[in-house]
Amino acid sequence: MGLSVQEAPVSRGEQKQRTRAKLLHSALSLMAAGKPFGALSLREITAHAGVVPATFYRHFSALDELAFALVEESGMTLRRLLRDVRKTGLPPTSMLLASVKIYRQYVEDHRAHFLFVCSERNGGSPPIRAAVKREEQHFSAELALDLRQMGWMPGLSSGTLQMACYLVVSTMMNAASDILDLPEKNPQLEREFVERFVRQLRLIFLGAKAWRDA
Amino acid sequence: MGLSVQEAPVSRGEQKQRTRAKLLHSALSLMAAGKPFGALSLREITAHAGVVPATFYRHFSALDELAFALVEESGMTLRRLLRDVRKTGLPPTSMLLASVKIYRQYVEDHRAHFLFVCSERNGGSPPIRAAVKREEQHFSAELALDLRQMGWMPGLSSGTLQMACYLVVSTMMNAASDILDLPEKNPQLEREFVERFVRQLRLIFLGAKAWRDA
DNA sequence: TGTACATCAGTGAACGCGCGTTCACTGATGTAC
DNA sequence: TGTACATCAGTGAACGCGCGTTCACTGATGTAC
Repeated sequence: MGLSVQEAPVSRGEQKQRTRAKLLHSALSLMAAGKPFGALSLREITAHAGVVPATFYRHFSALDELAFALVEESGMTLRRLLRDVRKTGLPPTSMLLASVKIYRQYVEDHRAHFLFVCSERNGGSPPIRAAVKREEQHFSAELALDLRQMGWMPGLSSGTLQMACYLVVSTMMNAASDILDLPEKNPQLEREFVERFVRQLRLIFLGAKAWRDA
Repeated sequence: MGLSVQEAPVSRGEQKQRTRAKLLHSALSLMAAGKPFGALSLREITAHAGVVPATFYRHFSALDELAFALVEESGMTLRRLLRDVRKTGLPPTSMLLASVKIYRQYVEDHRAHFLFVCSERNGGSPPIRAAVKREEQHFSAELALDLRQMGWMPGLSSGTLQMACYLVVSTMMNAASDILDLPEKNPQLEREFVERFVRQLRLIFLGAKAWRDA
């Protein structure tokens, strides 16, 4: 009829991908409500996605498989962060503060992914935890490569640089966790946490500058 | 009969405390087997403790209450660590390495408590996570006090000292988590992780030495 | 010391419920001719 | 373009199971006299 909206034609593949995305998104939503991933049930996730429980098996063989998919999604989010910071081409002097501001915005824009990573990296079941830590190592190594290419502290050995980057990444994760735990709409408290984060990174960078390899 | 062992008389209070301890210990054991706390069931815990499910309610009103008891136990373990390090009265020069060695031994001797703290501090349900973070803050503040009393870096403002201690504590927790995840009986890998931990702390201390408050 | 009663940690059975998983099915999308 | 058949994402009902919680109970420990 004239008033009916023209529906975009949807291929079977597209439709399947949409349902899969709904399942992933449902798990993240439920976690955002305070449930650890390990406490989510298949039925909860499918109900929230608006499909019948059996549908789950068209996409994943078990809950762990869904978790691995979320690890991958989250890893992509993290790598995009690096790329975004990289392409701003910041001058070294103001790099730290600006990076932290971008990072804070990123954490807020991708709350669900950061929440997932922060909570599973130590709190998940062993295989999930391992997958998250692997992603974290990649991120850390990529950061080290970036800093090296920017000519940052050329005197540091690559082993030391990697160690420092691992420390930076751990600090980033802790900061993300703290920021995510902040009560909403408390800019004062948020500023304090961000300020502490900046100071922690500054301390680390000062340490790196003073470092002398044996 | 002559062969029967003389049983120590056990008061009702003592017996109750023993059962309570068995419940706490069961939860830790099950976590050591790879289950996150959030995935444990009341029935699992009571079965492992060798009591009937209903007994649980003589000691805790819900699983969360048991978790809070574990947070307290773990907090006491952490504070005992500080006391032990403090009373060795180390000279500042060798303090760092020696402290790390004590710490590693501590983590190994109290695997279950560290596993619990590491996994719940970001991965638990919100109230449990909050309780663990509170314990961590206390620990961090106590560490700052200790360092101040030892006359360590008297030039740092107390705000900066607290910030640095928080960073140290986060790094300790991450190190504990990494050490706990190591495959058993791999001294080579373990040495590498401990070495990285020492270097991270050295970097932080170098940064603190170079720090100038604004 | 002995007796009668009170306390209460732990028992065992029962309940209704949500869980993960299975299965034959339906009906829209895709393909062959 | 039209027709007949194949594919397969999503359905809905069913299953047996372990879950948290309740309840009246038992029997050893504790207390009063």
